[in-house]
Amino acid sequence: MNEQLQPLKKPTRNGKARTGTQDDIVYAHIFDAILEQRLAPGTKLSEEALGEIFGVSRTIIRRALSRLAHEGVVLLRPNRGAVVASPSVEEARQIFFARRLVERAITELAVQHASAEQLAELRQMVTDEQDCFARGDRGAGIRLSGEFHLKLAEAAKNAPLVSFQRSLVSQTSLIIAQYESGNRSHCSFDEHNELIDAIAARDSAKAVSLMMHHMDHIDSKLNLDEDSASDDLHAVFSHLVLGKKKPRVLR
Amino acid sequence: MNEQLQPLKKPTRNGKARTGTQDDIVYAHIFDAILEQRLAPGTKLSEEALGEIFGVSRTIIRRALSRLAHEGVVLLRPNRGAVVASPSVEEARQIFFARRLVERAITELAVQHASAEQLAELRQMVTDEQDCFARGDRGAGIRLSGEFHLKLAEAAKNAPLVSFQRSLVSQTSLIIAQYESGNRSHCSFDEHNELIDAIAARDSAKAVSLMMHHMDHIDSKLNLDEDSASDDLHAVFSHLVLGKKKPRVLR
DNA sequence: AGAAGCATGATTGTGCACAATTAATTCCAA
DNA sequence: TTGGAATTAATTGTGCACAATCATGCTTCT
Repeated sequence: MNEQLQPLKKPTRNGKARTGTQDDIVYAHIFDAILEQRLAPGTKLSEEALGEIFGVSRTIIRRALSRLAHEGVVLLRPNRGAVVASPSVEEARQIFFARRLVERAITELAVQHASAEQLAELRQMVTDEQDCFARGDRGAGIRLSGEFHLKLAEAAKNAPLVSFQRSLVSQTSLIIAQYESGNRSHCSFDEHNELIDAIAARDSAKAVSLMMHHMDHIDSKLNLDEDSASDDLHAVFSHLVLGKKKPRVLR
Repeated sequence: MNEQLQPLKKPTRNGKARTGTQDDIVYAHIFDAILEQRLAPGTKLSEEALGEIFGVSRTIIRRALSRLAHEGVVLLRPNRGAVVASPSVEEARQIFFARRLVERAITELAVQHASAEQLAELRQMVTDEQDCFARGDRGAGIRLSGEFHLKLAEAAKNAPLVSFQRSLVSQTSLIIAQYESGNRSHCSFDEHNELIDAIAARDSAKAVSLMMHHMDHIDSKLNLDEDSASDDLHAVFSHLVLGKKKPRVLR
């Protein structure tokens, strides 16, 4: 026990330090751990254990988990604790539908409102992402790929959409972690770069088209087509005929 | 002190009782109070005072406020307490933009997925809303009008969109409460009824068209054109020249 | 008189202890 | 041996007390 050597180190995240309250630090740590797949879907998140790890009381942990639950990356079961969310195929479909909707709007807005500085930041993020995949840090790559889309949302200058996009991107990362088929190259960097070019050229139609194709590529890499390797026991045992008992819906 | 006579009465909301945990009860009470304008924008929400009113400890109040802050109806200032949110004109514009986007998608999905039962519930809500306005309960009318749109989102069968819509509807109600111009009839019931008809007829184009016109009507009733009676002190005192001191940004 | 600094009061942030609920184990009976 | 029920252990839910922070009003100095 007492595993923390330094009282609390905030995630540096490429130098961009975060706000200092304890809640946010714990939140960011767990958030990153989930998105980088250091915490697998379904993992139980014990309040006491997390409290010892981070050196804070359960109060802080509880608030962080509450925030994560609001964003959909953590499932908070009353009286039964928190687990890392494991979206079902149907949930994944709904998330992707919402995401196409939001990404289309964000792209159009970004074409109108993105500043030169923001475009430069976006380009930097693409190279960072590229570096991560190049040196084999797949988890950080997935996370940075998501942060690219979040940064784009900020360039759209619409606070509610940014908030929604944050939730959608987080859950998308979870889905990618859970359902990716064998082949790698999750977000092709070229697609991100082309997208920035179109936005910088203020070519709305082209930018939206690129974004939609980008979305197509993302979920074409997943095998959501029916019941892939899901945690749904019905899918796993669907070839069996168990008997007279009416199948019970789990989860 | 000790104002609560019964330990905790959950908001009945037309018989549809809610889940029983204390958090949700307090949350729902404050939520309704804000949406019904019993709590004006800018009102300070003291944790201790609310705790005494509801007969629970600050822990519960704090969690409820945290949820409300996530939805954007409460502003949580670190070390300075919570206040009822008072959206600026710019924030209102962003919310309305996002809402048009979501309502369009929801309408299309509802045309595809709404069940007969759900349509019946929607019709019931319209009559309830009508009754509220008829008997002069304007606050409850605004709230029910919002719940109609939320119910429609549920008929669309897309969980992320429902969650986002909940946040948008709440904030829209706040905006209506804050920026409505003199004339009444906030959501014309006929528009809601026509919308249900189009959805029941599975006429997607007509339903979307009606919904967009409905959105137009809602914010045409507001005077967001420039800095109406906002709480922005800069707007209020913008005609004054105070002196040599550089104006400081408030809020 | 005006402004800066200090002190005080009030309010929020955090940790801890106890209560309540749930899951697992064990024991008993058929 | 198996099914069920009661006990037990572990984990979460809640309230409370103390610490930290911020706002306000007062004093004091220029």
